[in-house]
Amino acid sequence: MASKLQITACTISSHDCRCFDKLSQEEVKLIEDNSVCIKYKKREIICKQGAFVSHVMVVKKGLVKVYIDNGQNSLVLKVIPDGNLVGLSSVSQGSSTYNYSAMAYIDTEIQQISVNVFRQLLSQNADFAKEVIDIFSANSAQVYGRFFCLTHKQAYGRLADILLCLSDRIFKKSEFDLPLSRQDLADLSGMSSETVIRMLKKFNEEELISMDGKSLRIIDYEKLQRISETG
Amino acid sequence: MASKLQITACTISSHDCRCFDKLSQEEVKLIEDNSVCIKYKKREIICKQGAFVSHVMVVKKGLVKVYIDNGQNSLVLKVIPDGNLVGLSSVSQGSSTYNYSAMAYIDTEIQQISVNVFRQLLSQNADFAKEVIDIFSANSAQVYGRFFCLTHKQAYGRLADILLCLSDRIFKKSEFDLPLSRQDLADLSGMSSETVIRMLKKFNEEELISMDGKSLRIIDYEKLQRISETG
DNA sequence: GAAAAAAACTGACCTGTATCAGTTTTTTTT
DNA sequence: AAAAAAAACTGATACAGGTCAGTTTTTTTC
Repeated sequence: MASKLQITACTISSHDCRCFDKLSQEEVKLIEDNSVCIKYKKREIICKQGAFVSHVMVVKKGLVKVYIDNGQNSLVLKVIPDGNLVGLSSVSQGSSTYNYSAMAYIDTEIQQISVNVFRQLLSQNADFAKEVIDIFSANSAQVYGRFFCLTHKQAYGRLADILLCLSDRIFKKSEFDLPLSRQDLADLSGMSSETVIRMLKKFNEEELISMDGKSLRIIDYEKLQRISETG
Repeated sequence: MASKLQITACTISSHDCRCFDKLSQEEVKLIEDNSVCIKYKKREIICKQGAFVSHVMVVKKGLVKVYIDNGQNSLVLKVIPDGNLVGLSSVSQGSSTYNYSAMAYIDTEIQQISVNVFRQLLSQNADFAKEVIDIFSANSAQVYGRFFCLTHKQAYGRLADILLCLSDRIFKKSEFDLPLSRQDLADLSGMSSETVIRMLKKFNEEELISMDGKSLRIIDYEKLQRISETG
């Protein structure tokens, strides 16, 4: 039997974007001819909630956050590492504007693919479309889990989730330099930056992590996981 | 210019499911030959989180909630009225088990379509696949908005959202009999049933709604909307 | 239609986390 | 390298909403 379902506030999908593998050489060429690559600096905005949709984007290099805000508060929906898509929901006929914004956490390269070309490929290549559906599906599952955590876990659990997520899925080691500010962590885990600071300090004191400015090391992986589970 | 984006905790997608319109007669027949219709009583479980996926389901009649839970808490992801799909995310090759449960709020008829047939249609009919992508996309937008509200609005705003949503999108009139218990409303708006009760009472006292047992009438639509907006 | 179970409601209490108003440290700019 | 701006941190305070422990009402069961 499979182990118990683990729900975490982690933002990173573990799904790889394989849709482009399903394209013919011609179709790959069509995309290449109708896309450009752009470099964004840290903190630059890649697309803006409410703006007209023009492109589906591939994160070629870097790290991007996708978020919604209402002018006062901001909610990070997901964090996109390189190799994955941003703005996929805009391929839908129904939506002519982005329903979220995207921002570069670090220096990032983005390939912009014309949304019309993308739509054309969906219409003509069912395997491609099916793979895109898989991406949507994996993405939903991811966001649902995150949704559950942010509404039902307590702050310590949410913060533990994010730290484990960064370690497991982004940096893939236990020691790393945080490219995120305390405010970024706060947005990710749905709390105030003051609370993040206090809780990180507590984790540090209790030697679950060791922290010095931007550098961070996970010491007690299992205890963090327990905190994540118990809320 | 379009008006300001309104984000509500409303759970009902306004997107109509049009994907079956894209099928040929043969394909429609294929579905009919490979599906059954089942009746569920109020409160019966339609599919269970963690169970193996076997079908994509269409709500032919009734009202269904889709939710995740971890044994202690439950989060309603969406409410599905008749004409819409449940379990769509299971068409993805990646997921062999449902990542959520579904339950009938009221007596409900469900058409079960074999997931293999559904997958086959996705592969052979790109227009169908494209329409399914539209559904995914509308669905994401819906859940994102709900996610934002449940994490950033205060309880009064969330409850106001749900009441307006029920009135606007489900019953389509200002007076109706609630098929949902206080606990159901609590799960929908992400709070405890005690808090729902207290807040409904307050709304009643301030004559925003009038309430008598299960029957409910929206009196001051605009004020509720203001409460929804200001949190 | 009486008994049992479930849902609705009430009041008292408590706690997790936001908010505010600072100070200190780090980063950026010039 | 000094000045300015931003980020990190700290402590005090407040309160929204959860929890608990009931009572009352409604619904279900036999």
